This record gives sequence, structure tokens and C-alpha cells, in this order.
Amino acid sequence: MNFYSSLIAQCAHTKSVTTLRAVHSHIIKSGSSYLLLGHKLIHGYIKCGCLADARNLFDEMPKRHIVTWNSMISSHVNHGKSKEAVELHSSMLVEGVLPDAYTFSAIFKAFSEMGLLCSGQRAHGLAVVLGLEVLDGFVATAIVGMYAKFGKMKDARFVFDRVLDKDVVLCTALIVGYAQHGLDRLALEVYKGMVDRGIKPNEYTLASILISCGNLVDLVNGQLIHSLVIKSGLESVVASQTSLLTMYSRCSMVEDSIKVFNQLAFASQVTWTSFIVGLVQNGREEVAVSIFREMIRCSVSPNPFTLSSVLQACSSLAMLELGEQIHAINVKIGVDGNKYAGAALINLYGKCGNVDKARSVFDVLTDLDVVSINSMIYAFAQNGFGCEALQLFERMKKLGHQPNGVTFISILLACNNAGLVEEGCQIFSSIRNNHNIELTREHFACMIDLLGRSRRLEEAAMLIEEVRNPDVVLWRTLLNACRIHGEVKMAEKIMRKVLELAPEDGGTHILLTNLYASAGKWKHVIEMKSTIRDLKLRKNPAMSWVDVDRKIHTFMAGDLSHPNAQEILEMLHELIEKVKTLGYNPDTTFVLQDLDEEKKMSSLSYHSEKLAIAFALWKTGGRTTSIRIFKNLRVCGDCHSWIKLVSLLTGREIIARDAKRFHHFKGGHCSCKDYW
DNA sequence: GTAGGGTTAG
Repeated sequence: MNFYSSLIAQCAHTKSVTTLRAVHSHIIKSGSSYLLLGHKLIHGYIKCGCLADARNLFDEMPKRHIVTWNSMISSHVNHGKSKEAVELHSSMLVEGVLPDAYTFSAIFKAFSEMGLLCSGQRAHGLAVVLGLEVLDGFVATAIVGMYAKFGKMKDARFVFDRVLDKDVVLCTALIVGYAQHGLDRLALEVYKGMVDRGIKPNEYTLASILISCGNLVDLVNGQLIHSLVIKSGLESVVASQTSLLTMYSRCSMVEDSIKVFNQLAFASQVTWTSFIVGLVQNGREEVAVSIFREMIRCSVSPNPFTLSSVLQACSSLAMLELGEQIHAINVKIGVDGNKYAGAALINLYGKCGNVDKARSVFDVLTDLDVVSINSMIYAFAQNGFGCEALQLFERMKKLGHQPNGVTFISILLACNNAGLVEEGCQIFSSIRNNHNIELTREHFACMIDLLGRSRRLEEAAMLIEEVRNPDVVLWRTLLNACRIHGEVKMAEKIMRKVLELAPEDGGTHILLTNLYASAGKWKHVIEMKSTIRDLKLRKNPAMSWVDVDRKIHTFMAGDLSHPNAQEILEMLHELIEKVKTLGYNPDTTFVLQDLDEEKKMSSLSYHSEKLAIAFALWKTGGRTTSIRIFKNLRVCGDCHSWIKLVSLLTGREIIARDAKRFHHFKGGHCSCKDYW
């Protein structure tokens, strides 16, 4: 018997499973009783990490000791098998074995991981009855940790306060709970209390309290803790360094977080990620991208946190190509079902006009939530896919996800961009009846735009009256609607309002100038232009750019300085003549200058988007099926009808992003259905 | 013969 015992102990120590299994079968053959050796074998299997072997043997045991129950439960919790741990715990109670302090210290974590609050509360009750709740520090910590995970901080605090012999681990558990639920002042208070009582914080405590300092943008305390980290000799501990980085970047001290990162001896996956996250949050996207590349070079694999963050950077920088590479990484490391990385990818593809790709990312997400669904609705909305947005909106409700304020902004934008006026009105009134959603300025802006553009100007104006302190953006939205419908009188009235709010706003002056110009009121145009000059307001020059063979080519209206200007002009004139045979008739009302008809015509021909498209068609020959152009202002009506015909003529898909939205031109039609 | 706490996200 002793011989077997020492053999098992040796196997457990060296973690040699094969030998352990051999010893196990030897014991069976020898006919020895399991009563004593079985427990030893189970512990051996657990030490080797073979929970399945341990469980099989455990189930065969005629009598099971509390120590073995505890080991079985805690090892399952530690291996992320909380479901099995909870089941074991129930069978233990059914067999009439009372839990002890060891059982409790393990089982509460399993309850919180399984989201079983009621079971946790029942177990807490039992711990009270057995007198183990606050007398044993381990048990108290486990209970505090469980309530903290459920966000029940009052319950956590209630248990904490009654523990007489508090130690650093118990205090840290409470601090972490507060920090993770935004109760950072309470976290600091507990921290101060523990220090006053002479309990020395360790790396776990400092890592958490730094996060609270960051959340509070409390640089003073943050720096104080930083010096404590150094004094305690914890500089080489990764977690405290990670928290330091995060603290500095939340306090907008990017340079300090870069300094911490550069001084690190070792960076874990989480450290790299935290650094990248901080850089993106502080608008340092380029640096974030280069750090990400370095992380990959150092063979540190990214996780969904990293990927979603660097994808955000790609979105801001419109780096579609890098985004596509990251998409490939998502698939490769098997996180393409992750909602965080997925939502970031959907945002990127949506922003770059690739709705099909956004949709294919969305379709493989495993765990949908409101935010990831919102991303997809927004991608549809941005690109004028109104019906698809509405369908998804219906589906989300059927799946039991409550739409939030962002959902409604996206869905109203979808209605707006697709000209779905009635649907938009219906949804808007449904938000009014839904008391869970607070109507914001953005909802009103969308609705005013929708009504205004469909010529329901009075209704739009009434809506503005409902907004408390309406801002320039709202008035300007209405002003733009007046411009579209040539409502000069109303526009002048609104103009006065706008100039009260923002007397030197350039955009407003330009809007009114354009309105006068399209109504042919050239006298007023001249007056406005001199006002604009006096105010030193400059209109942004119209500009388009196109990415051909990974190089960006920029075009300004009438600007023929491109090295290939000759070829571009030839292509442009050829296109114009060809689309004329398809019915294109240059519409000079879009020329906002008082020129004669012929000059107007040539000014129209050299709009920046026409130049960019002509260039892309010439440069790519027949190589690509789609062309993507970007414009800083809105695409004009003449160019819009011209591009539609060019898409028909050349059989290419032309995707244009203007200042407001996407236009997908294909086979002579545009996704905006001529409503924008 | 067993046990408790940490850092990254729209």
C-alpha cells in the first residue's frame, strides 16, 4: 500500500500521466481496495490536469471524502469548467455532505461564471448558517468576489464590512469590484482605508487601483501609485505596468504611457493590447498601427481586444487594405465570430462602402448584441440600403434585443438616405411612445433632414421648435432643405436664426449663396460673396480622390495639373460624348457661377469627380470591376446622372463616398435611388 | 490532503 502511495505521489509531482495510468491499472489487477488509494489517485490525476480520469474514478468510488469533493470542485473551476463544478456541488449536497470553508472558497466563482446569482445567494445563506461567512477570510473573499461580478456592490460591501480580520486579498477583491463598476471613488476610499490599517498593497491591488485613478482622470493619485510601484519593486510585474499604461492614457498623458511601454522588460499580449487601445483612444492611430505591426513581428498573437482596437484605427485612417489583412487574421486565429472584432470590421467595411463584406462579417458572428447589430444597421444606412436596415431592425426585435438610442439614429438615417419618409415618420413616433429611449438632438436632426428633403418644410420647422436650445446644425439642416427646394423666403428667415447663433459660420453663408445662385439671384450672390470675403470665410475647394494601384490620386475641380492630364481629358471627352448617346444632357443649373452657357458647360465637365473617374477608367483599363472614389463635398446632380450612365456604359461598379454618404452606381442606377 | 484577488473593448 505504501509502495503505491509513494508511486502516485511521484507521478503527481512529475506530472507523468502515463505512469500514473499504469499504476492505476496495476492497483486494479492487484485487487487492492479503492477506499484509501482511490483518493490518492484522484489527486494525482488532478495534479496532472487529467480531470476526465479524475472524474471517472471519482464516480466509481464507494465513499467520497470531503477533501476529494473539494479538490474535484476547485480543479474544475480552475480549468474553466464551472458547469461541472456546479453539478458536483449539487451532488455533494444531495449525498448529504456539508460544504466546508474550502468548498465555499471555490464554488462562488463557479456560480458567478455561470450567472447563477440565486444559487450563489443560497450558498451564501448556507455559509452564514455554518458560521463560515465572515470568520474565514477565504470564504468572505469568494463571496465578495461573486457579488462584485454580479454588480451587487452593496451586498459585497455588507459582507466585507463584517470581516474582522481583513487582509490584502479581501480588500483587493472589493477594490476590483468597485473599479469594474465605475465606483472608482469608493475603490480609492477602500484603498486608503487598507493602507491606514497597515495592510500593505501588492501588485494585484496596485494594478486595480491604477485603473480607478485612470477612470477618475486622477493623475495626482496615479503618479503617487506609480512611485509606490517603483518603491515596492514591482516594476517588472507585467500587470502593474499594464495598468500604469492604461492610467496614463486615460489621463491623456500619451507620452508617459509610451515611456512606460518603452521601459518594459517584457510585454504580454494584454500589455501590447492596452498600449494600442490607449493610442487609438488618444487619436494616435498611426502609432497604434505601427505598434500593432511590431506586436505581430514579435510573434505575440492578437486577441479580439487588440483586433477591434486596431480596426478602429483602420477606420479612422480609412486603411481598407490593412483592415482586410486583419480580417484574414480574425479568420486565421478563429475569432471571426467575435462580436467586438466583428463590429469594428463592419464599421470599417461600412465606412469604405463595401456593404457585402460588412454583411458577410455580420453573418458569421456567433454572439450578437445590440452594439454589433447597430453597426450593421449603420453600415446599411450609410450606404443607402434602407430596406435591408429595416429588415435587420425587425429581426433584432424578434431575437429579443432591445433597440437603443443608437439603433434609432441608424434606422432614421437609413430611412433618410433611402427616402423612406413614411417609415421614418412611423419609427420616429414609435420612439416618442417608447419611454425607455431618450430623444436626442441627433434623432431630431435626422428627422428634420428627412422631412425637409421631402419638402415637408413646415413640419420640419415645427420639429425644431420642440428641441430645447436648437443648435446651428439643426437650423442648417433645414436651411439645406430650403436650398434643395428653392425656398428662398423661408431660407432667409432661418438664416437670421442661424446668424444669431453663429454669426461667423462660413457654412451658412455658403449655403445661402448656393441657394441664391440656383434661384438665379445673382445680385444676392454677389452681396453674399462680399460678406464672405469680409468675414474672411473661405469655401473648401471641391476635391475628389481615387486609390489606383495603392496610390492615392487627388483631383480638384478644373485642375489639369495631373501628369496624365492629356490621357484623362481624352478619356473624359470620349465618355461625355458616349453617354450623350445614352441620353445624358449636361444640367448647368448645378453651376453656381454667373457664366455664359458654354462656360458653364465646360466648368461642369471638369468637376473633380468626373476627372477622378476618367483617370481611374483610363489607368485600370479592363482590370477591375469596381472603382472607388471619394469626394470632400456632396456629389452634384449633374455628375450623379453622368456617373449612372458611365456605370451602364462601362459595365463597372462605381462606388462614391461623398461628404454625407455612399453612392453605389451600377448598370445605370444608383443605390440612393436619386434621393440624397 | 484542498482555498480567495489583477491588467485590454464598441
